[in-house]
Amino acid sequence: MAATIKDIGRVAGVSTATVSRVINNLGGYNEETEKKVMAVAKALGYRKNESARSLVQKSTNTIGVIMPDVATTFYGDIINGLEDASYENGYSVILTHAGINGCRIHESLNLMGERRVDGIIIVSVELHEAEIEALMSLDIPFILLSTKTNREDTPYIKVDDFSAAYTAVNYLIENNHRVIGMAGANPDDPIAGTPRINGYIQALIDHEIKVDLNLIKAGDFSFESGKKAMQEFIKDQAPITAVFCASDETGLGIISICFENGISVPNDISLVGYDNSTVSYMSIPPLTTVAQPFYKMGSEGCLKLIGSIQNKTKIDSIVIPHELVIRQSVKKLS
Amino acid sequence: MAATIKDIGRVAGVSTATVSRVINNLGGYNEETEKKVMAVAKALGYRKNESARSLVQKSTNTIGVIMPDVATTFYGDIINGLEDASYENGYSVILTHAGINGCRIHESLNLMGERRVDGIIIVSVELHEAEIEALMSLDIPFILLSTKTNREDTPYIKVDDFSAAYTAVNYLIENNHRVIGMAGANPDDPIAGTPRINGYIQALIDHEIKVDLNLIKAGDFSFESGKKAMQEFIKDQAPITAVFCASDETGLGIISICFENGISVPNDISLVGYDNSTVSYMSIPPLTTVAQPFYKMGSEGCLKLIGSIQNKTKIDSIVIPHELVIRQSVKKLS
DNA sequence: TTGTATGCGTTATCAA
DNA sequence: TTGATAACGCATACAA
Repeated sequence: MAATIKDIGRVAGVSTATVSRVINNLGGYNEETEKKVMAVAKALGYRKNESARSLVQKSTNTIGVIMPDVATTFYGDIINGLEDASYENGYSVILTHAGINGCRIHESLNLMGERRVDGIIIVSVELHEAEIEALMSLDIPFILLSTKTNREDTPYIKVDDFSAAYTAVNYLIENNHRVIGMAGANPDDPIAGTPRINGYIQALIDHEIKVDLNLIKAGDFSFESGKKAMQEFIKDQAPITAVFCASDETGLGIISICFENGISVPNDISLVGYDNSTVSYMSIPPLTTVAQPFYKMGSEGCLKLIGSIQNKTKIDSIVIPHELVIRQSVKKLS
Repeated sequence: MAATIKDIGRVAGVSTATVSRVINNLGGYNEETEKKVMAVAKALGYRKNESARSLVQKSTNTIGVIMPDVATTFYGDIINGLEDASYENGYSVILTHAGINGCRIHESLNLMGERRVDGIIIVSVELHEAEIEALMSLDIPFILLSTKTNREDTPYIKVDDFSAAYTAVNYLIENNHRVIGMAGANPDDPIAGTPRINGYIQALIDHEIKVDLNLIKAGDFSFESGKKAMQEFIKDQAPITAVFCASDETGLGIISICFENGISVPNDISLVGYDNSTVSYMSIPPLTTVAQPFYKMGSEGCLKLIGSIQNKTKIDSIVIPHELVIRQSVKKLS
């Protein structure tokens, strides 16, 4: 039932070409016809049909976003950032989950292809070779956010997890901590797991502190991981004075167990978290943590992608700086 | 460069009509041609063009979601739920922010109209008359999630905030609390503010407890609101034994100030939160709180919408049950 | 400044 | 079982 430019043309007594020109204000018509066309368009409640426009222009003004199943709760600010940036540039965002462990990623990519999105953003999903091939074969500009691959030709924006972890542990060492545990990282996760563990280890090595593998408690970045890690530390009677946590939630888990056992943070044990998530400033004490600029990652990534779409340029990967947000969970040892 | 059904037809030596039939497996062709067509399609790397399909079918298999600027961080699970449900039913999700205070909502609605989405989901945005009109005039099925209007013809799914608040306060009363404060609700928010305040008041009245307006500390559901409220309670020397918090974050704010002042939760003061957000179980003590089934709201709402799209039926509003999640922030008084 | 005509990639109707 | 062909709503090259 919706009115088309044909309808407008008929009523206004002009051709569809003229209507199209006016609607898109391309100029080249006198004021009178413009007014008439606009008036009729309004009267008829005209709304342009993006599908038709996309078909002829071969561009959908749409950006496809693929994110892991937990992204909205966890990386929400990335979504916010990229949605804002795309909105401001006249792009719409179409969103799909990659499913648990990326099991839906092929379907997602396929969908993006059929929808002819102008660009693709992949958030925090680990891509294997087959998936990279599928992505590249779409021949659509793309960028990875908070993840990367081992190939050179897949542009990304992310924090350097290794050096962020290094910074965090280094800060603990600067505060004279010498027996430092690590908790919550998943050693099977090549994106967020091993680099953080390695950063932790490297910081110790660089300060000639012996690395004790018993002090590394693996996990899955969760609150529960933190609880479990701390319980083990206690059981082990580990002589730690500080723990580097692979996520803020893990840090909160540790705090929780400490509280139960009358261990004071930071007096008895110091903590550095990772993410600067909303929970980090609500804990007791507020958590010193590594900040990843999620919102900026989203907006910047989106902007880069749009630039690449419009200028057909290649996107350079960038390592976005992390920041140590100092709150009150680390005590300076004398 | 992408191959079209025409290309396939040419190469395979059949008409576009046949190609289309095979691609959509509509039947009515012999196995041989099917094989040939499929082979050529694969060889050419054919991907169907959704824009073209949408144009002729007058349906985009797309659901538009409009959410407030904080939705992804706060109502993330709603997004998860509706994305899952739409995916399973072959719909894509297109996402936009309504902007701060819904300032972008008209543009968002316009966008949904131009994109010819098959249905619209509006999450937690307060709609005024003009916006309702704009929404209705699109003539696209829609549903509101975690919000409602004062009109009958705008279907929604939400928790009954009044009765949820009532439940929370009632629980405190059952535990023999008699001087109960309230914190964090915005009295200007007709969706999440006043109903919770009114539920609080009603629960008191029903138990013949005097309502003291000084015990109601307004706010904006934030952590800061909680801190401020508690600071005021302390300054007022309010004889409260419990506080009903309009959000979990507000509850955490209160805990934080209590801790600073050596006030024990729940020994000195009991707390009930609202939302059952991830922070609620990470606090010390874990927060007793009112749970809103966000994921289910998203999936259920999406399902209802899809049903309405496909069967052209009207959607019934439903009040989804809330639940009191009992943890450890309430002490039973003797 | 305006109009005519064509094509974008599909689906769908009709006829063969 | 297949093919020709007309839409779908729009943008645009070309002509007037």
